Amino acid sequence: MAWYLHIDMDAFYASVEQAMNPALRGKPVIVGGRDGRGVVTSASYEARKFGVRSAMPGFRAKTLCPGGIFLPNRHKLYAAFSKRVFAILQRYSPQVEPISIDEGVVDLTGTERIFGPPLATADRMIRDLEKELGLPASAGLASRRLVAKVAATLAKPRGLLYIPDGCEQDLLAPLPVACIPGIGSKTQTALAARGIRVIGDLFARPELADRYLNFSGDGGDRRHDHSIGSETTLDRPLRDRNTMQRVLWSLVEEVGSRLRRERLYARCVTLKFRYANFETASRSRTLAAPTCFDREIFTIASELLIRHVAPDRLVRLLGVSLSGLVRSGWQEPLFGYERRRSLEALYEGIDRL
DNA sequence: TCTGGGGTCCTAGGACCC
DNA sequence: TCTGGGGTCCTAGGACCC
Repeated sequence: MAWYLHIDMDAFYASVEQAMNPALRGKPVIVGGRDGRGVVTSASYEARKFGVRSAMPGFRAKTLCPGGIFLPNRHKLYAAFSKRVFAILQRYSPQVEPISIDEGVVDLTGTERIFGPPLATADRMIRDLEKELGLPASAGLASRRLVAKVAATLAKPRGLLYIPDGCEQDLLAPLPVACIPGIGSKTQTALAARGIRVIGDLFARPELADRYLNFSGDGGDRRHDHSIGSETTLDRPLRDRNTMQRVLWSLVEEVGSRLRRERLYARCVTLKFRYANFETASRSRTLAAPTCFDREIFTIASELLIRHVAPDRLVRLLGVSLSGLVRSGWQEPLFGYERRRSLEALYEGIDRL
């Protein structure tokens, strides 16, 4: 019998801020969206009462919740708390798979002999998180990962929901299809057009159920291609190429230093751009040999910009991302290697400054 | 007072090769 | 002389998630 526990932290960023500063507890805390442009990344449950949701534009949150306490993102702090969260989860199982900064799946299969029934173990984990970190969490327990994930969402906030084997269909059938991860608003609309609104409707259509309800459920091997990117919305939309090149250079420096920090080389450079009307496009180029040099990355990104961004249109966002990442980049004639090593060493030195 | 930034995955067409 | 099929890489776009 397999046991999967899906743990999902409640309003993670806002909860971390409240844990760090007791004066914020019980208050409507809103992380992100403060500077007018930008969106809410996390809202405490007190703020959600006013209708504030993540991904909502900051000005809208401000209208809904004028008394909200708006805080800037402190990503490093949240990452540090995330580490501590996963360290607690790992006490109870060696098999912990992080899904995101605030979400993970713990395989509790076979832990009964040490820790007792999985449901009790799950309860202890949630208590540990609350007691040691001051962070609320919710969890779903089931024999299949997808079911555990849906259960965790249903359990929010501060809840634990166990869905026993055999009860899945009855429990899930009345829920909207949007509860299934991977079904967003577009797919929801498309399915509704075919009369499919709840998960039960999907069960009745085997060909669709196969596609959307991945019930085989042991997780398998989701290997990710891995990419490194950075993008920025400009202070205001502009046409000026010199300014764009400067922004591009700072984006390249950012992704380049992350690339070298991870000791990687990139084979593909992608330029992303968004016009003032929000129309978004990307252009990419694959290199003959992988690189880790800002200069090379910039040259390509810059050429893509000159060639593909319409000179007469206002641009509101620029982004650079690197993909096709590999461990070593020196597929070059031997004579190039020594020089390359010394340049890399120089770059790493500069990154440390 | 228009809509952030970090990603992953999937699809589909064309090039190119055998 | 219009003529198969499969595989892989590249490119672009879009849906989705946190």
